[in-house]
Amino acid sequence: MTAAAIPRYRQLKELIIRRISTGELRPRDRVPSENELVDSTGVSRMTANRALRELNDEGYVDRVAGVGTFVADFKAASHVLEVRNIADEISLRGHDHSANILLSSETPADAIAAAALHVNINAPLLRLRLVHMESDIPIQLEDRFVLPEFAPEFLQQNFAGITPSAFLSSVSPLQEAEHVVRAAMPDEETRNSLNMEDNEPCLVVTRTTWAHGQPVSFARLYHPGSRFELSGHYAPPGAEAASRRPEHGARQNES
Amino acid sequence: MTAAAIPRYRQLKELIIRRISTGELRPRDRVPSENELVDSTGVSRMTANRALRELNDEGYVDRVAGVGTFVADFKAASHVLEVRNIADEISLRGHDHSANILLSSETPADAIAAAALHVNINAPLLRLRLVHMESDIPIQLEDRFVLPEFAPEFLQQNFAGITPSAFLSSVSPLQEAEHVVRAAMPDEETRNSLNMEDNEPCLVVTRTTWAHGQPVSFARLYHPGSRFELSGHYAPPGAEAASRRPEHGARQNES
DNA sequence: TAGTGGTCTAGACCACATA
DNA sequence: ATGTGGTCTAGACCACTAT
Repeated sequence: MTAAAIPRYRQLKELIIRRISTGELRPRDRVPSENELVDSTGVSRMTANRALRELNDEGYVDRVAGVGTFVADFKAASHVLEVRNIADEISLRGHDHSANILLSSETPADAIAAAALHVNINAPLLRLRLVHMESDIPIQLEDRFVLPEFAPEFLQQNFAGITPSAFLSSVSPLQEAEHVVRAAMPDEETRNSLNMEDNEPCLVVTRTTWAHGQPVSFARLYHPGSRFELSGHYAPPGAEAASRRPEHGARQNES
Repeated sequence: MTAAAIPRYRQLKELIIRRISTGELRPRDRVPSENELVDSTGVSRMTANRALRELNDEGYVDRVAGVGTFVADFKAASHVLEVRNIADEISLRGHDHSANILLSSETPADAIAAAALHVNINAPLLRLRLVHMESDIPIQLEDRFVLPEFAPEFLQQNFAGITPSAFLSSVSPLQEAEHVVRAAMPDEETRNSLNMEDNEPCLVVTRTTWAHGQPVSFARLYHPGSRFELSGHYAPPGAEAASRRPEHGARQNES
């Protein structure tokens, strides 16, 4: 009521986001309608509408006129986070994903990981190195560091069934991501792991993901230059119509 | 009035966007206030508010409570378009930009450019090759094709003062962009033009830009792997607060 | 003091889906 | 027929900024 506090539409949004992230509302579940929110929380319909409309704009829910509002499913959610799951990308292309774990241990932070995760050098981190295969062809070497406090059970997961990124998302919604893309020659170990030609460069993505306003994971992702590319598409929010191009061949989306 | 038509808040948005793109409203100019829109167009204040609020969310304008609404300046506008101008990036880093033109001519479309621009192979295109220098160090080789109908006077520009991308934006606002990023070894000409080491890979960005719902320009951008990287940051629309990291060293932003 | 954006209300009409 | 989202109105109170 008093305008000094957090606006009511914002409180509504956070309430619903909380219900989603705790799992109380699952993908494709129905979210309370505007009228139900009016009745249950006492706000006016315009306020309920704004909350749900913004959640829709932000990708958390899908609204269908005449039907209802529903929690966005996993694909849409990963779009919101802009952290694509390589297993999903591969299956979108109709191929099989598998993973070879190279290393799984607690290791001291190196200088770069320490800086990215805001911890001291040599602070203990959970480290996982694995190769993602697309129909048995290696496509990504993932070298990941995770803050132990964030996901103590990280290394105990069976990463044949879930990617590290997907597991971390399940622990807590990842709120922010920063990535850097560059081209570099691989060292010999990386080249061998990815079954690359001599003189073939890597597309290297380093990504830091945030949860609870803190960096919780840092990953270096190495991809064979001849078998991998990133693509992104931008259209201004207003212009929905124009050009809908189909997804292309063997590439990983990014945006 | 009749709800079958385009919503009034949307008409208002398009009206203001048109005033901006025609130059009638320039960056930092004051945009009509909510009350002025109420008086001049007859909508209610909530409707005017929604139009201006969405324009703010989309980056077209900046709103300051108690002060007014203003056209976003160039930096924000280029963010909206997600087509960064390398000259601006370089000057943001406090360095000087210059350009060496390698080629400027009308040439027949090759297979890739033809596909990207939706024209036949060998259709006449305006082609420009130039090297962008950051403080006299080559940082990008731009190989660009432009649809003659879109900008017949393209090759007559003086690209010492304006980048090709900026010039094209000035011809007509670019509405959409698609880019693909990959790592590849340069051919010898490219390596020499960019003053690269032997065995140094390129970060290659291919970008197609749309205007009027049509692809109008296609560019291949080659960057030395050792001196260039792309970075992107994502935060969900709601979470403004959390982590504002400073801009890093010698890199080109992308998002 | 007057103007601005930020929010909120309690109604209203509409097109559309579902039952 | 009912419920849904989509939009719109004509007021209102607030905090803030500028004069």
